[in-house]
Amino acid sequence: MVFGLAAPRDFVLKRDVCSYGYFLLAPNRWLPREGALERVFSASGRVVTARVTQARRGGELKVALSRSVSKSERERIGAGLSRMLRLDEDAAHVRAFHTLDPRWKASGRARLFRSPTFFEDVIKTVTSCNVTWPSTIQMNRRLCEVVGGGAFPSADQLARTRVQTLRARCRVGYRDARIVELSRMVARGEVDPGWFEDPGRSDEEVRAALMELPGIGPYAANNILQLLGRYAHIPLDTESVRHGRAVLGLTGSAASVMKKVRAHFAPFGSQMFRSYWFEMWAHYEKKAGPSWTWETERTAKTFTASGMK
DNA sequence: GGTAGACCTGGACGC
DNA sequence: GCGTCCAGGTCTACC
Repeated sequence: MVFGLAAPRDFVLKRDVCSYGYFLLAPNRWLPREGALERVFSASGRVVTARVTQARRGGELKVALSRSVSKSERERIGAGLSRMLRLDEDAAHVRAFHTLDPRWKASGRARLFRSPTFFEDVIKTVTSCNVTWPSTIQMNRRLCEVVGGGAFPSADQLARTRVQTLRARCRVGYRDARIVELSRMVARGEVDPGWFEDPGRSDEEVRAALMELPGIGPYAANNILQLLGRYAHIPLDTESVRHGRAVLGLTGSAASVMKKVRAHFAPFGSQMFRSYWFEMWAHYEKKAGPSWTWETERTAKTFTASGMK
């Protein structure tokens, strides 16, 4: 079963998929040789794999499903892929970023890969806190295998999962209770993804609400903001400190380097995160080659703050 | 408002 | 093969 998805005229699949680490996390799979993105979805209780390819820049995306699904399921998968690839960020939106930071005009870098749902972005962010990258890869792989049956688990599925199961089988450590509680809040409707996705709300309003969620601190809240398309905050972590020291030549304690990194990127205002991120990404690519050649297992061995020094 | 220490996992290292 | 150390944000208690 094959269907098409219209892409913005500047859209390049390999560049725009391989723009943020989540493209390496289950149930996503980037195939470097084929230049294709594979993603497992759940449809009517069964898994289905979507394979996305693009023949030329700006051309329609071809989505091949591993089995047939209903029209409504196909539309849901299409909407999920559109969110992941930020197809709503058109060429004019990209130009606005490049006007503020022309360094990325030549490469066209602007879109940042994300998940098909707000819920998955939140859980993925929790699995990236206080762990090295290989553990984040493992946690997402096991959440999909153990709870989601191959796909990323829904809020309902995770809400019904025992805390002990998450710890013992998914190896999420002390994040177990936080993940279950978060999932229950979404499953019960206490946390409404639509509220967070509403562009009418201010950054500060959304950030404050995120900080109320279990397992979400300043770093995670700022990261979820960028995943929501709000780029005026930087999730400062040990990577920021490494980048500040190694690339920007900043000195001092970790806390003072973080403050200096924030001040360094402040002139980019509403686009601060993207300027920061693509600068770091360029540094990774300098070390490890173009991101669309990366394979999950290789990044698991090299992508840590200490490993990228 | 700022800070110390606990929370888990997995990899690196020394023996 | 075993023990120890370390990296990595959030949360709570305390000053």
